[in-house]
Amino acid sequence: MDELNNFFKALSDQTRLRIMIILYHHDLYVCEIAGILDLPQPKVSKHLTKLRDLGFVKDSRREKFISYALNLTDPVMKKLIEVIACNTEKDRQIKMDIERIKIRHEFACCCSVPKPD
Amino acid sequence: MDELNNFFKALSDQTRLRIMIILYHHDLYVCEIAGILDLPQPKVSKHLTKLRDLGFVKDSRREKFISYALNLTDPVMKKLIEVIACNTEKDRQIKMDIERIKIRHEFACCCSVPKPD
DNA sequence: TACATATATGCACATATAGGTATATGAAGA
DNA sequence: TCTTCATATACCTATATGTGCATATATGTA
Repeated sequence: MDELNNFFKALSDQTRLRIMIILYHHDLYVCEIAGILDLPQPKVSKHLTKLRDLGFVKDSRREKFISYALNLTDPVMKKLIEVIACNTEKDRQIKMDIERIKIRHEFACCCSVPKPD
Repeated sequence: MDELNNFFKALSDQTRLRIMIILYHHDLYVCEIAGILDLPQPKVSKHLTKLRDLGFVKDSRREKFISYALNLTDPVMKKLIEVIACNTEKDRQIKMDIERIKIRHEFACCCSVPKPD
């Protein structure tokens, strides 16, 4: 139950919920996440650290950048995220976040992230 | 997003998670909940109040007793609870809670709850 | 080496939250 | 009305959590 509880703790913060949802759709660099969510980098970084410590995301360095991705091994949590991330019609904020993923190079203008494929 | 966030906040506490799961399976009186979870009544009561204030459960009096039931109108949250409550094989505690629902009159021995049908 | 950029961390603060114990409230029955 | 029982609440304490700002770390480049 602890793990399930940690999962809900993770999602009980707006910033982390938004992060988890956009990472469900696409792996992203820290500066892209900060740009998409329009939040200060230290804030995003701290929440990413928390999510990583809890084991729900994983990071990997690519030169200067660090890419984050979902890391859900438990099938129940996978299913939960799927339900959450695929039912976002009602939420403007989340909808916008997801739309911004496609044009993320525009929002990551503060850093020199290479354009996506 | 606020509502979704509140939902996860609600589930981010072990006691509330256990309450939500057993209420998914069956409406219950406060004293039955306290008995099944083996927790002090004020603790259970406080969490029920919180869940009620957030709109995730509703209460109704029946003579001396107050019965609590899930009150999830949002289909996404309904689906989430379903996924959670129906995938509890791995968790001993939750499994036991659910088993105890059937024999709840044994655990609600502190109060004079009428035996279930 | 020196500098720029991307990311992480430390510190200080405010706030929220859970828990225990005692007590209050409210309904039912004698 | 007095008592009993079910439930809720108040008070206190300890702890956790999020945030902003400043700064440290780490990588790449001139």
